[in-house]
Amino acid sequence: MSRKTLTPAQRRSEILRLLTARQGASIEELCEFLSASPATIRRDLDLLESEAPIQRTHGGAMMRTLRPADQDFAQRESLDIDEKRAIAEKVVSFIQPGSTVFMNDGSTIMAIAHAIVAADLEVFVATPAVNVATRLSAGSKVTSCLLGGIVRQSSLATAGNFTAAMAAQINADIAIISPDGVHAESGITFQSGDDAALAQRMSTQSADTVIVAVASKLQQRQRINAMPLSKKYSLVTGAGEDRLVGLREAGIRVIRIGTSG
Amino acid sequence: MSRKTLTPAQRRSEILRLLTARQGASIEELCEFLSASPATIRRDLDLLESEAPIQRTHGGAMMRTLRPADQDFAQRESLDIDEKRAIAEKVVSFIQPGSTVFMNDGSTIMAIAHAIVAADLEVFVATPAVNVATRLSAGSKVTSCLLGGIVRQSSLATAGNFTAAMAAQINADIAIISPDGVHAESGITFQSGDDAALAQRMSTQSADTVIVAVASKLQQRQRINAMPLSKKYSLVTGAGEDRLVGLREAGIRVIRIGTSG
DNA sequence: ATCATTTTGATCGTTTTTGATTGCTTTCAG
DNA sequence: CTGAAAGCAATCAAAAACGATCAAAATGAT
Repeated sequence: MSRKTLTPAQRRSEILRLLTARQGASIEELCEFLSASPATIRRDLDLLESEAPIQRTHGGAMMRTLRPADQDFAQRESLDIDEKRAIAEKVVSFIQPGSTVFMNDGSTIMAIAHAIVAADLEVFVATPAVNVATRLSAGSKVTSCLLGGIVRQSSLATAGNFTAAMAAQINADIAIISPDGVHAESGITFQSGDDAALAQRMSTQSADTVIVAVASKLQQRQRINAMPLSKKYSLVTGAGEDRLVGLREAGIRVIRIGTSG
Repeated sequence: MSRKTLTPAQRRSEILRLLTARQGASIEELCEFLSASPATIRRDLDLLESEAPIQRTHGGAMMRTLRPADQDFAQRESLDIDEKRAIAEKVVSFIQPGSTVFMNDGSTIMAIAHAIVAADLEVFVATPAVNVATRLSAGSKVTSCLLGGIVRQSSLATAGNFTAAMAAQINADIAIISPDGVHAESGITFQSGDDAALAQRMSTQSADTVIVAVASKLQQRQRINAMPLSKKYSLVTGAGEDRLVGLREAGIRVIRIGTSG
C-alpha cells in the first residue's frame, strides 16, 4: 500500500485519514507509515491544523474535539493508550463480519471502536456510549445502535431502566465488556449498579462474552458485582502474569497480549 | 492495454479515469502509465482542472472532493444563526421549570438546547439528537434522556423503531419540533418517514406542541406529512408576513419574533 | 506533396519541497 | 528540583517539480 512515493497533497490527505480513523497519531507512527521525515510530517501537521479539525500535540496530533467539555475525557483516552490499542486489535480479530455486537462504554471500548472502523468491518453494534456510537456511524460499514436512556455527563453514556429495557430487546453474537474491576473472588465488578446490570444483560443475551481490561483494572474490586469469573468468558488484557494471579484459577479464560510494538 | 499512442482526448479521459479510481495520482505515475512526458501530463492536468472536478497539486493531481461530513454540518449550524437564536429565546420562555420536554433534532433545536443551558432551567428533556442530549447534560440542571435507536451519521440523531418505541413510553408537558417544511395545505412535513412518525408521537404525548421553523422552512412541502396545521400547535418563526400567507388561515397559531437585536 | 496547425518533448531558470543540522523548550523520572 | 531524553522551530542546501519557451514531430486540409 504505502509503496509508492505520494504527492504532498496525497500525503496530507492520508494523514487526515489516519488521524480520523484512530482519533490521533504520533509523529513517529506517521513517519513510519508514510515514509517521510519528522520535519515533513511536522510541516504537514502545522498546515493541516489551520485548515482541518485537528489539533497538534506533543509528539503528534489528534482530532480536535468539538467541545471543550470533552477535554478531560480525551485525557483519559490517552492513558495506557498502547495497551488499549493492542487489546482492541486482538478483540477485533474475534468479531465476525456481519455479526451483532454488544459493547458497553469506556476508553478501552472506544479504542475498539476505532479499531473496528480501521478494519472496515461490517457489523451491527449496540452500545450505551454516545461517543462510541457516533464514532462507529461516521463513514464506516457499521450500523450503530445507541441504547437510549439518561445521559450521564461523566461518561458520555446512557444508563438506567430505559437502557436495560432496550438492551433486552437485542440478541447478539458477542458482548464486549469493559468493567471497572476484575477480581479473583468477586469477579467482574462495576462502580454503578446500572452499569453492572447492563453488562449482565448484554452478556446473557450474547453467544460469547469478552471482557477487556487494562492492567490497572485487574485485582480491583468495585462496589457492585456483575458476573463471576467463568469459563464462558474470555479476558483480554495486556497485563503481566503478576497481575493475573488467581484469575485463571477462578475460572476465566485469559488471553494475554504483548504491548510492545 | 498498452496501446501505442492515444489521441490527446483519449489520454485525458484516461487520466480522469485513473484519478477517479484512485482519488489522486502523481505525475510520475501518470507518465509511466500513459507513456507520455511530464510536460504533456502537466498540460493535460491544467486543462482538465478547468473542466473536471480535479485539483492540481504539487507532483500530481487529486479529485476535488468537498469534505462531506464536518464541513456542511458546521455550515448548517451557522446558517440563519440570528434567527435561530431569537427563536430559541422565545421558546425557552415557554418552558416551565421542572417540566418534561420533547425535542427532535436539527440546528434550530440545537440552538434551543444552548438557550436552555444558558437559562439554567431544570427540566427533563427527551430527544433523539445526540448532540442535543450531550450538550444538555454537560454541566447543567437538565436531565437529558437520549432516545435510543440506529444512529444516522448525516444528522447525528437516532431513528427507527427503537426510537419511536422509547418515545412512546414518555409523556411530556411540551413537544418542541423542528420540521423540514411547513406548508399551508400539507401542514408539518418531513423528508424522512421516521422523523415524521417521531414528531407525531412526540406531539400526541405532550400537553403542548410548539413548532419552530426558520423562514426558509415555511411554504416548503417535504415528502412525508406528519401533522396538519391545527390550533393546538404554536409556530414560532422569525419569518416576515410575506412568508406566512395561508398558514394562519390554515389553523396554526403563529408567534413571530423579530430577528434584529 | 505542401503548408498550416496542433501537439509534443526537451531545455533552463525559478519555485517548492524535503531531510539534516543546530540550538532551544518541554516532559518526565529520579 | 535537576538532568537526561524527546520534541520542537529555525535554517539551509540539495533534490524535485514547475512554468515558459522553443524546435521537432504529428496531424489534417488543400
